[in-house]
Amino acid sequence: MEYTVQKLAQLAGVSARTLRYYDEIDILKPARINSSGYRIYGQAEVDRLQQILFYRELGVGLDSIKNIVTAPSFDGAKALREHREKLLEKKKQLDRLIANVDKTIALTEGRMKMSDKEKFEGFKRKMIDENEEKYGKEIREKYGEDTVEKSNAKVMNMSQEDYEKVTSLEMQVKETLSQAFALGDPASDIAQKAAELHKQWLCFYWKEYSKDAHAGLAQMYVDDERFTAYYDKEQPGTAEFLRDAIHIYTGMKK
Amino acid sequence: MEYTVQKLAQLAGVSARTLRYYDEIDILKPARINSSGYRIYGQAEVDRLQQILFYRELGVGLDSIKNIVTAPSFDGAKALREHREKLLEKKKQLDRLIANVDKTIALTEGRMKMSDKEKFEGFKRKMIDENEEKYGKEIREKYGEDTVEKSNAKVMNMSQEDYEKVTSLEMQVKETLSQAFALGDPASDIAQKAAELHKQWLCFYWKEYSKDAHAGLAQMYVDDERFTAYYDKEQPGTAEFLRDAIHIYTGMKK
DNA sequence: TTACACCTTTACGCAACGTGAAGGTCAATT
DNA sequence: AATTGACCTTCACGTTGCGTAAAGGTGTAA
Repeated sequence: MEYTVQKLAQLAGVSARTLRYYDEIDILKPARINSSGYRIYGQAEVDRLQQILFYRELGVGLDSIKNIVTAPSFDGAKALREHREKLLEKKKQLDRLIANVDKTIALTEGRMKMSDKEKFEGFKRKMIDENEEKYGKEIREKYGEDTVEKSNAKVMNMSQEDYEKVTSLEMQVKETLSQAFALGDPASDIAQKAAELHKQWLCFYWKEYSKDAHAGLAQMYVDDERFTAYYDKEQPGTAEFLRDAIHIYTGMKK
Repeated sequence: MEYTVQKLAQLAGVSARTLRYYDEIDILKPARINSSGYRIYGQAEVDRLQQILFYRELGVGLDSIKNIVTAPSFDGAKALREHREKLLEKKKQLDRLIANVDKTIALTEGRMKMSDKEKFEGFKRKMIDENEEKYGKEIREKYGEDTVEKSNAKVMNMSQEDYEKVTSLEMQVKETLSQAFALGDPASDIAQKAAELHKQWLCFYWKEYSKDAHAGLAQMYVDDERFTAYYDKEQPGTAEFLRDAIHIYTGMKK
């Protein structure tokens, strides 16, 4: 049986373009070219195409397929095992992705008005991400794997009321902090109250509170421009002031 | 704080090219361009980039991200839910892929010499695939879902000895068939012996044997050029002859 | 012969950048 | 002042696996 591109394409369920492409990249050459320049495929080509399509369905790249089908001595099994590893890696990544998307969706679902939502989301994300990135390792080492997971889960599971509470707390922190900053003394009662409020606010995000972590976070407010910007928005120097207050509050500095 | 491309790139952990690209596709424009044509980014751009990168990490396409970050009223949650669906679809497909690759690997592992292996693999795959494709639905309807699964599993679990037996049987079928074909009578004893041997051979692939299925497969040998080619390789007409013999053997035709 | 379905090659488009190339700018050093 | 080296700029091609015209030749039935 001999086939033209279209015929073979139909037989195999691929497009004619695909066959021309396979010809182009030397993965499947026609048996011969007739006098008009038409590609003519024979039985051997049909079989080979089947093989190609089989590997293609397994998600193997045409490059690897080329090796498998052109070199008869090529270790196809090994190639497949390597391919399998890649697939597993992809799967793991995909699973993580889905978990994250789920988290984010859970976060945004049935909760708050659009305007606040954006801010809230972004901030919580930032919190978790930053916290993870910067202190994740230490925290994991100190408190174990699942503490961190629980902490993240805690943020993600905040309810509407929690959100309102945390938002209110956030404002209180800012207000108290602003008043304290005006006085200029991070050891003052009002500055310590700001630190205390900050701790309460923080406890909405962290399952386990520790003075070390609190102090570390405070330092981060100064070290990371994005946080600094957030606290310094109204009064430059506020982030540093808050850090000092918290360091005193946590007893890290006197 | 103001940043040039490189600075912002470093801060955010992306390449400068990426930032230029984001500028190009109107996803993140610099706050301003200085007198030398340099891109200058500000705090707002940093925040926006964070958002972009967040969605990017979730695997959202830049196109969708554009909608999310440029239109403030755009329903990001809905976009995420849709995205989630896509991810789940991908995951399902990936899982199927991995399962298939696993099957194929299991098939090739620790079994036989290279040269034969190729043939064997290809043929088994063909068997299963073709059988699935052509008779899968009917068989499933008749014998239920798990019969088919068991059958496939059976092929996949063939041992070395099984392989030798099946290979030997395959040769016996071919030989007997060739002798029978020379006589020309599909009802002859020797032709019926070929059909019987073919049945035995088949039983290595099918968990449940049925005359109907056997007869159906025989017909397929004639209908499908690839199988026809296999049987007709030495003597054209052999496939048809085998079908007739099997139809008589199974009592489908007298 | 004329229509119509096929075939051919050439070449741009897709996603999200990586990677030069060619040339201007800035700050520090000689 | 000139040079160096590290920045910056705008093209523009390469990546994967084809889809999709465009422009033109071929085969065959009416």
